[in-house]
Amino acid sequence: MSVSERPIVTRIAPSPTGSMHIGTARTALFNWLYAKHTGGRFLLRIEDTDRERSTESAVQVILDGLAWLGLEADAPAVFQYAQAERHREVVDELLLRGRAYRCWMTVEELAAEREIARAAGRAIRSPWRDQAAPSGVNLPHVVRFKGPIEGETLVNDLVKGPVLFQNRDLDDLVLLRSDGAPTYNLAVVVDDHDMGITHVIRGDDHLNNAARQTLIYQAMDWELPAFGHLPLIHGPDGAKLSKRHGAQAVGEFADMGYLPEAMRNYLARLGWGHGDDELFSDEQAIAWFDVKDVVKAPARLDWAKIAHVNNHYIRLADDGRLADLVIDAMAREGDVIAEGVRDRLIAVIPFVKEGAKTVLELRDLCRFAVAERPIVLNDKSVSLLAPETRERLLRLATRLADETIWTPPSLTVALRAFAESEGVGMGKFGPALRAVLSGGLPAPDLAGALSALGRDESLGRMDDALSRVE
RNA sequence: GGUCCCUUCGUCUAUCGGUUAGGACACCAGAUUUUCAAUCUGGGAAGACGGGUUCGACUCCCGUAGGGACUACCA
Repeated sequence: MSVSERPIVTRIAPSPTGSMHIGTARTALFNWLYAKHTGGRFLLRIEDTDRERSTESAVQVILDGLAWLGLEADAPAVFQYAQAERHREVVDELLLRGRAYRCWMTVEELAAEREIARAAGRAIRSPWRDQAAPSGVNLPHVVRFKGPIEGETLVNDLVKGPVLFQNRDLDDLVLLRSDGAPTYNLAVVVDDHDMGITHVIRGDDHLNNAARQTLIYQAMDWELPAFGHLPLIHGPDGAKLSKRHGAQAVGEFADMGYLPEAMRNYLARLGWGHGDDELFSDEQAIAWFDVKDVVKAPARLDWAKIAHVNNHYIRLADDGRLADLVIDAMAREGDVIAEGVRDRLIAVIPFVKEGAKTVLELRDLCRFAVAERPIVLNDKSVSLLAPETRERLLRLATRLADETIWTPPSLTVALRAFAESEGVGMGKFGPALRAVLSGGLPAPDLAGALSALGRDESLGRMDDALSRVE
């Protein structure tokens, strides 16, 4: 079966570096969406051929990141390092076919050649390309691919369109290092072929590699996968996304209180669009997504927009789930989570979630409700309690104690009725009521705050602040 | 330096030869008001530049400028 007839298989192939870049996350998302869209499979391969950098915990970071994003692979991860034998086999085959050669250039010779080549504006060449082995068989050497020096290579990119390369510009890349370890460009080709990948969808930074990799496929007489190179994600200032732009690892987004479904939606809109649709479900994204529609230009991360999208999903999220996330955030800061906090959170979250752009903000908006009696009033709150106002709040407390229904609408009515009976506007006691209820912390509108706190807690807080003799 | 990619409001995008160039976020103004928000109404805001092709270009071609990637015995 040819690639176009086989069921589609995509993959994400991150290298374990200790964190998972947000760009990797988006690449994973696009591969996942495309696989789902076509009813194909989405695979994961850990590119751990660099033994120096790869650690078990770095691998775990990737697994955790993907799991958090909800982009789990359809099969267990393939570890590239474990395929090293297979990679060497392919190199032997290439050697046999005369499509690779051993190169004994020293580091110094290579550096000199690099300089000459750069000055001449051409790719570096090895003198061993067409030379017999030197005497003394055990000299250290690498194995290079023997690329054609004439002709051209076409990469028919799914997002960029046809991209033509002159073979003379492509250097003879190293396949096997002098210690016998396979290199990236060889390993990807072999692994993608062995894993049956039909669509290689990855970052823009690999577009140039695609030409060289194409040559390897051809040398092995393997069928070429389709390539799709996604433009990179840049920081808000247009420069390559880096630490100074704030978060760049998916774990950081999680800690900052972004919801995974919000990240999927936002990331999908970064470099891809479907008409005027902005907020959509996974099902819709899967139904609509196609690599062909990916935008060619790099996109910038926009914190304000992520916040907006996140707020949308916070509004939609289940209150119990949000309460747990808030508790996690509090615990991370070392707060002791008292008995009953989860219940209080669930009571207050419906009243504050609309204003929260992140779980961290939601946590701050919940603080007033979680505070233990007697709550401490900040200076500004204290200054709101003039004697006359205290008298009025006392009368209000009595009035509220008689309320049989404790819901926002009924409380609103009660508050208005009280203002009327006092012959004043809400401004005469509203701020003060808020002060004794929240101590000065942000809180929802009064009826909401009273309702969220509940009758006993509300009346108790009023009593705490008003019965105090001064 | 060489090779390759990219270029519509501040940002993400729609448009796929004929539109008052649309939407979203952000921004500004107003309304509301019991803090902060939220909400409602209204508003400003774009085809990098220069040449072509065409009856007609944001849309096609060439060039310039700017941005980016690659140019490793990293991935």
